[in-house]
Amino acid sequence: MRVSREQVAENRRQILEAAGRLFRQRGFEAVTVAEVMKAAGLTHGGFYGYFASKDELIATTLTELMAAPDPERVTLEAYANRYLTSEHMADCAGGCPVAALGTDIGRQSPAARAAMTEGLRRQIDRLGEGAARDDRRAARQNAIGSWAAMVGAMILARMSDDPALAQEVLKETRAFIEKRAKRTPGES
Amino acid sequence: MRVSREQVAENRRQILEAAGRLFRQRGFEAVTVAEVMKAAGLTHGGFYGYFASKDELIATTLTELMAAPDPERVTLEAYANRYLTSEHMADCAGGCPVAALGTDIGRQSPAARAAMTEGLRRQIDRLGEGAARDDRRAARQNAIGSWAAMVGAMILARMSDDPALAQEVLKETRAFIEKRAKRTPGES
DNA sequence: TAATATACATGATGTTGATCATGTTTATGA
DNA sequence: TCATAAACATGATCAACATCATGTATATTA
Repeated sequence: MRVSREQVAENRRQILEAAGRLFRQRGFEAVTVAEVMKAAGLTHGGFYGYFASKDELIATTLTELMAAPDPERVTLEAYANRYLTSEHMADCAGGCPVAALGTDIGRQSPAARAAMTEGLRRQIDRLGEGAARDDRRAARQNAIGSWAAMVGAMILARMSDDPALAQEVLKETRAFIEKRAKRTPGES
Repeated sequence: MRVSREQVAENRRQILEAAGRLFRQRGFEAVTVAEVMKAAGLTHGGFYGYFASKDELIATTLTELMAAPDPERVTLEAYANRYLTSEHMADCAGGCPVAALGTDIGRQSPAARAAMTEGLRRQIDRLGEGAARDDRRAARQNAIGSWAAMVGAMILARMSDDPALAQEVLKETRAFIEKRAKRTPGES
C-alpha cells in the first residue's frame, strides 16, 4: 500500500500539525504516538517511517511551531493585545507554544531546547523592531520584559480555576505592558 | 513493622518534600510513585497508606508548596530581585512551583488547580501590599504585571540553552519591573 | 503484658505505550 | 509494462508503572 510522493509530504504535514495541537493541549508525555498518528489519519505502525523516535517528533514539532513567523510588523502593544485575550487563553492547542509547554521544555532533548531558544531570539528581535534607532537598548529591554509578562500572564490565567481572576490577570497585564511601553525612553 | 506516631508524621513530611522536589525537577508524569517513596526513604508499597492515588499526592504536594508564606513584607522590586537570579534559575527543584510546573497545572485535577489558584490570589495580594492606601488599584496592577513578568522570565530563561540569553532575560526583566514600579503613581 | 491494629516491605497484576517485525499494496523508474 | 522498493497496516514485544494483596513486626492501649 505505497503512497504518492505528495501524499507522503501531506502525511508528514498532518502528523506534525496533529502533534503540535495535541502536545500543546495535553503535554508531551500524555500524548501517545498512536494518538498523533490517528489524528493524522494513519495508524501507529507507519510512524517510524517518518521519525526515529517520539523525542525526534517533539523536536521537529517544536521547530515547526516556532518557525511560523508573523510577517506583519506590529507594535508591542498591538501584539500584547492580541496575545492576552480570552480567545488565546481558550485555544491552548492552537496558541503560543511557550505558554502551552514552557515549563516542560527544559526537560526535553537538546534539539528541542535549541528550537525554542532560536524562537525566543527571533521573538525578542521582532518585538524590539518597532523602536527608534536611538533607543535600541530600551526597546530590547521592553521587548524582553513585555514578552516575559505576556507568557507569564497567559500561564497564570490558564492556571486559575476562577475565570474572573484569569480575566483580571490578562487585563491588568495588558495595561501594565501598555503603560510601560509608552514610557520607553530615558530610564536608568 | 509498625512505626511510631511521630515517625508516621515525619514520613508523610518526607514524602511530600521528596515529591515537591522531584515534581519540580522532572514534571508530574516523569516522576514515579516508587521514586518518590525511595527518595523519602521508604518502599513503594506503603504509598497507598498515605495517599489514595498519585493524583492526590500531586494535589497535596501543590497545596503544601503554595502554602509556605514568606512572612516578611518585601517590596515588589526586592522580591523580583530575589526571584530573577541565576541561583533560582538553577534551583528548579527548590524554586517557585509556578515557574517549574505552570504549564502542566491546567492538565491536573481540580484540587490541584484550586491549590494553585489560591496561591496566585495570595501572591497578588502580598505583592500589592506595599502600596499606599490611595492607589490600591495601581498597586494591584503592578503586582499582577510584575508577577507575570517574573514567572514568564524564569520560564523563558530556563528554556534557553544559551546561558547568555538566559541571563539577559533575567536582567532585563528585573530592570523592566523596577522601572515600572518606580513611577507607579498617577496613571490612567 | 497481651491483644490488636497499623505501617510498611515484598511481591503480584494489569495496563499502557514505545518500538519493532512482517506482509501487502502500489507509486515509481527503467 | 515489470521489477522494485517505499508506505503503511496489523500484530507482536518488552518494559515501565500505578495500584493491589499479603505477610510481618511493632507501637498502642487496655
